[in-house]
Amino acid sequence: MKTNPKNKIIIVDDHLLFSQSLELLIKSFGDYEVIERFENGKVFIDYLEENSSAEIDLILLDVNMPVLDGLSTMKWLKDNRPDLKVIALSVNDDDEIIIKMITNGAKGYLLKDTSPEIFREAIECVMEKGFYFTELVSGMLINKVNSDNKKISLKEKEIVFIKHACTEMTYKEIASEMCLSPKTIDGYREILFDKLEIKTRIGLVLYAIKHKIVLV
Amino acid sequence: MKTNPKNKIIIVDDHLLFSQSLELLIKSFGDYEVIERFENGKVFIDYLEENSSAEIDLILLDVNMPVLDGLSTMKWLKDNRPDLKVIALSVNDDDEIIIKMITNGAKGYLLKDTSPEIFREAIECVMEKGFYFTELVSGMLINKVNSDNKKISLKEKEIVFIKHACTEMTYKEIASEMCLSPKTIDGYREILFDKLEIKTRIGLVLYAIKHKIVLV
DNA sequence: CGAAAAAAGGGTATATTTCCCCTTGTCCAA
DNA sequence: TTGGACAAGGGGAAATATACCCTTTTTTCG
Repeated sequence: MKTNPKNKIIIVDDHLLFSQSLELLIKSFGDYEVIERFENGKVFIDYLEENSSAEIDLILLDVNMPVLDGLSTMKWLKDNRPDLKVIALSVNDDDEIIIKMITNGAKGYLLKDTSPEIFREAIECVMEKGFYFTELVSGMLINKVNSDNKKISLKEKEIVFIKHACTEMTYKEIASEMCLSPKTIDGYREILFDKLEIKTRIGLVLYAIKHKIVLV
Repeated sequence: MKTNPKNKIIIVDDHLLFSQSLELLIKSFGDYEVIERFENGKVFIDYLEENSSAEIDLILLDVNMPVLDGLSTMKWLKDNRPDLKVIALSVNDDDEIIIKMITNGAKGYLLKDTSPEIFREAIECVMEKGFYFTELVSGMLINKVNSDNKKISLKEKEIVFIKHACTEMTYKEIASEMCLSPKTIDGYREILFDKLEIKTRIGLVLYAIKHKIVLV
């Protein structure tokens, strides 16, 4: 006995002002209702685990969140609830993250400066056709398949080393900090310089910051 | 003959989804109405210049915007329309920018992960008392007046040098790039190491990035 | 099991960075 | 007019970082 034919939407976003406001906007569309709102991926997943049979038509997932971010949440969904449809929302148009969200199953990726009209169109498109990609995203996908053959994978120890390299410690100090011989550190450095196509420790620091291995 | 006693609010934010949604939220409060929305500081200022007698009770100003950002807009308002009340909205809690917004006349500074209840409280507080500061902001103001005695001033050439130092160039290469003797570069470096209390070029790079002398 | 990769470490040589102390000339204010 | 601040440039030495070519041990996997 269905008394409510509206599509059920969940919002996951740490910006409470945005989250609550967006609910009003969605409500104003008429055909949708926001059944839950969560302020990070963790509480959302907790909810899903306790309500595995809840009827959910669409999830609006913010990318930048504390505790458990959009990407991690997306990965969890891919593994545990691939049936759920997700549109990722974000303020940034960083290539990497967009690609990752989509390869992890997001059905759409919208920037927050999207107009409400496009937003509605995207929601409807995902509900009907199963996906919605703007030109920005499509173009990005095409660019990537052409140039993303060589993906750089860093090992755990290399990442630890990089973090230390982004301080004023000398390699010798880093070695003793990591309980390794300076020569081993030397090896890490050489491998990384080669992998990342850089020539100096400065380059390493810039790489680390650009790829958010270290935060400033 | 005032037929509408509601407080008139203007929203300036490039995130259209947020902007339009927020309007609905504010409307739901009952006592307020959003009379205009703008997507950056420039179009907002254009509006003010053409409608100098418009009745405006409160402005909600986003900090991070393209074209003309929140801080620049705030500075313009300080010089041209100090009568207008502004609450700054932002996702980031970067000390510097908060201080600058407030010293340029913002009556409040709210993070976008504020709850709607606090948001409403802030609006009402600004309308009545003229200002609203969260603990975060108050604490920041206090910290600043205590620690901001020694402000570091960098000369133009030093800044140019720092930018070059944030690349994989050697000092020798930087010297020829800047048409100076390597020894002069050596001098800049030593002065900066001293001024910034750092010991290595890595420290210089980290400083530059943290203080946005170079962008990543 | 056995080969191949990966991890850890070594030797040596060169280049770069860091540090300390120095000279010269200019400009400006006491 | 003297003295101080400052910009530009420099010598030389020690510490660090980089490059290249090695060996040994451990892990991984067909």
